[in-house]
Amino acid sequence: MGDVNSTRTGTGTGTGMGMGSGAASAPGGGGPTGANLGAVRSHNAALVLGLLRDAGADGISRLELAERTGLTPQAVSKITARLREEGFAAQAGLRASTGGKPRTVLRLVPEAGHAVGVHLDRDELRVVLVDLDGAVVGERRAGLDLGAGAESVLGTVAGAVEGLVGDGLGLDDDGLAGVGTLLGVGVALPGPLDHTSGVLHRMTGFPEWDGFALRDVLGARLGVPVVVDKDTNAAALGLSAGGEGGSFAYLHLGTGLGAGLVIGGRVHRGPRTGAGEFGHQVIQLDGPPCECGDRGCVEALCLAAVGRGEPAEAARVLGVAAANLVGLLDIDVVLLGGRTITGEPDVFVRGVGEVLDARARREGALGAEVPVRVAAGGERAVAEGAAQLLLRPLFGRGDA
Amino acid sequence: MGDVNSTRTGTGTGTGMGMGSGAASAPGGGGPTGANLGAVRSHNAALVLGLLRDAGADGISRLELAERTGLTPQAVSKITARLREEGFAAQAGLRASTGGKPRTVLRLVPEAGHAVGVHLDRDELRVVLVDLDGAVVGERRAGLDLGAGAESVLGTVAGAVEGLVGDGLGLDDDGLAGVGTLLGVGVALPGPLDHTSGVLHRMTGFPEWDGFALRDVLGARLGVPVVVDKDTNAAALGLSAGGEGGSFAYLHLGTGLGAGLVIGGRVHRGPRTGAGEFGHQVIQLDGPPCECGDRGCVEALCLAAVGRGEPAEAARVLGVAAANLVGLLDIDVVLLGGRTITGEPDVFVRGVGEVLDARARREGALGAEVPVRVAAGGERAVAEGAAQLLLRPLFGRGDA
DNA sequence: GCACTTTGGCAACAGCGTTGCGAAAGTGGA
DNA sequence: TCCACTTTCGCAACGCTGTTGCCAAAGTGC
Repeated sequence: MGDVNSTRTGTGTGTGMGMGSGAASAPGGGGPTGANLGAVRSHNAALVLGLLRDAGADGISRLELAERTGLTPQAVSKITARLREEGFAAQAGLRASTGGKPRTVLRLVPEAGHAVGVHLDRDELRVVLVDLDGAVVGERRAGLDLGAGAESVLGTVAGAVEGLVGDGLGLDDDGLAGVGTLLGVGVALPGPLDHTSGVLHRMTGFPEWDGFALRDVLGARLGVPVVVDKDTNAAALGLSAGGEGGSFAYLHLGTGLGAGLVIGGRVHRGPRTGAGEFGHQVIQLDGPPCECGDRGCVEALCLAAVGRGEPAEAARVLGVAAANLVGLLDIDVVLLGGRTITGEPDVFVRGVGEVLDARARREGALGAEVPVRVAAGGERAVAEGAAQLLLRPLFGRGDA
Repeated sequence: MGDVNSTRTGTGTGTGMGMGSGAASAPGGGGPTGANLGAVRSHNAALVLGLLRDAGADGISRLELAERTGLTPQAVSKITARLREEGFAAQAGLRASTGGKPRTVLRLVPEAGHAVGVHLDRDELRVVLVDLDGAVVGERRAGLDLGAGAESVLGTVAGAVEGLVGDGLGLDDDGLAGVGTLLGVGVALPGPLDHTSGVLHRMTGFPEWDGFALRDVLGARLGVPVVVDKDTNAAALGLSAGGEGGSFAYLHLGTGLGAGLVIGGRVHRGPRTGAGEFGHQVIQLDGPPCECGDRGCVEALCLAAVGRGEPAEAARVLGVAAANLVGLLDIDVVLLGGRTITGEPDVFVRGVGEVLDARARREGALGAEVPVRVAAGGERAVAEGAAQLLLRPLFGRGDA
């Protein structure tokens, strides 16, 4: 259990090839890979599972699944039969008849799988346990000093994770590896890292973490799969899973200014997880120096305005940078988050919105209005998004 | 002939579903679709065909294809047998033996398919005929006045296309529709449009084209599939097909300033083909007014510097905007093109490069150097890229 | 000349979604 | 109350996919 895509053949097939995913683990290293029957099976199963999740407590009927996937009803019946057998789906009542046999409604069984999300911030640790639906079923918080050294930090993290999972799901002799429904642990933290290898790079102020193979070290210690990503990416992923569709940018204004980009439902990280460096976008040529060494960066301008007690000006500056991004990527929504935003949400939403509206008016009919909202989820958003790093692959949106 | 993915079943299957493509034509409208065996077949066939193309004249052996795709050698044998039967692939000699039977080398048969690329510029028309390899086998040019009305412009385009195809491949009684190996016509033109529907929007200076359904009208007139895209996107697509891998930005500096973005080998257009609006990125808060109505846009600053006879300053300004883009998207290369660039290529390559290098130095080890080059292809690049709009789907990179 | 290695095709196979058909479970009119 | 009709959905047979087992072909090297 615990693996939706488990093949029963046992021989050869089911090599877990991504279909057109591009960045999946490829035999030849790099390029897109071939599709075999095992891949078809898991692709379709994941698709159905994703639709079941999106349907939520209301559930969805087999025929609706067939319409949405383009598969025949019979294929959906087979797939859902397997999912029910494996415990991931269950019947949930009947629809009203429309003149014939009423449709049976299927729903996801959230307890069939769990994931842990870890938000590793500079001074705080937050760990959540979520079910397949993404609902938080347990949480732990602890103070943390990222500068206290790897052993100390990893100990705190491992302790919190094991404690949380033990309370929520129960630990057997094998530790976390023995918890059947636990898919793994997602870790989100600030600053430069490589999400494909899970290796950290020189975090500002914490040089001792440079080159630390967080994914592998923590994975070995816990005995379950570990995935690592930037905090802004995790937040964006959480928003995406939380119903925010299409393409959007999550702008985080706290002690710094960063962005998480979701393009076509997938988090865009770039080949080196470097994408989303929004804060050091230059919007004032030869402007005031920024601590990064450049001049006229949004982050410097924006935070300076905040420091001067001029949030409206900060919002305007942020809006200009957001408008640049909207034009460059043609995204649908801008979501704002972070402590500075939550301090005065209305000022920032209005200020950024005004700049974007002015841009849309200049564009005319084509330039659709790009709404600005405060990101949902609050303080727990990053940890929940980190858990989605494990859940997402189950639901058909492989690498995002 | 002419359709690699033709199914022989004739019933039901082969609905042309994309696998995980996300933006493919979906039954339920929108979401990703289910995969059936026909989809597997065309996916793998396209993959193999793409590798054959990439191998060029050197060719590639079955076992190498198997390694690169992750498929078994036997599957590759079956697939290549079909491709050979259909005329898309052929044997091309033997490798040196490594102690056993020497590998037989396969190569693409470029003449098995052709596509037309049309570059519709404000004052000029350029039409190219290319083979499966992307090699230009015919070209026509003509003066053009976009303001002369749809009938006149379409007549000129249709005439040039039919003449070119007639010369190159021969026309029978059915016109273009009867030319077996012709896949279709790709049209690239400046300014706002919707590439999914092929409808134009208010082009600056040519209001009469607003809302014109270019794809459908020209498609009906020519009797072959027509695809429409922005000129910068086509140029980027051409560069991508021309060997430029990974993620890059093509910056075009001519009468205006625009960009084509390739992310992970796919052209990023955004949901409304609005992505790549690079020129009206604001890099000087409250700077000099731009004709778009905003202030401090790169385009205005850059072109003003060019007008003042200060190309180095123009290059620096362009570099700052390029650095913003590099940081936001974490791309690998910046390619420059357009008449203003080709006038003084060295100045711009150096000027932009200096800004990007300075950025990389600030980033430290992680911030990989982002090289700057003049885009290959020259004046014909956009037309060739337009033809790739038809060729690309054959080779496994579906919607890009 | 013979043993060995490597390539790649033929045939049998397992597993995928699809099709044909029928049972189950409702509605609604006679 | 009965019966015709509609709609859902599972069973069985089917066609197609890539996979596996096996063997002929075509080289190398002792």
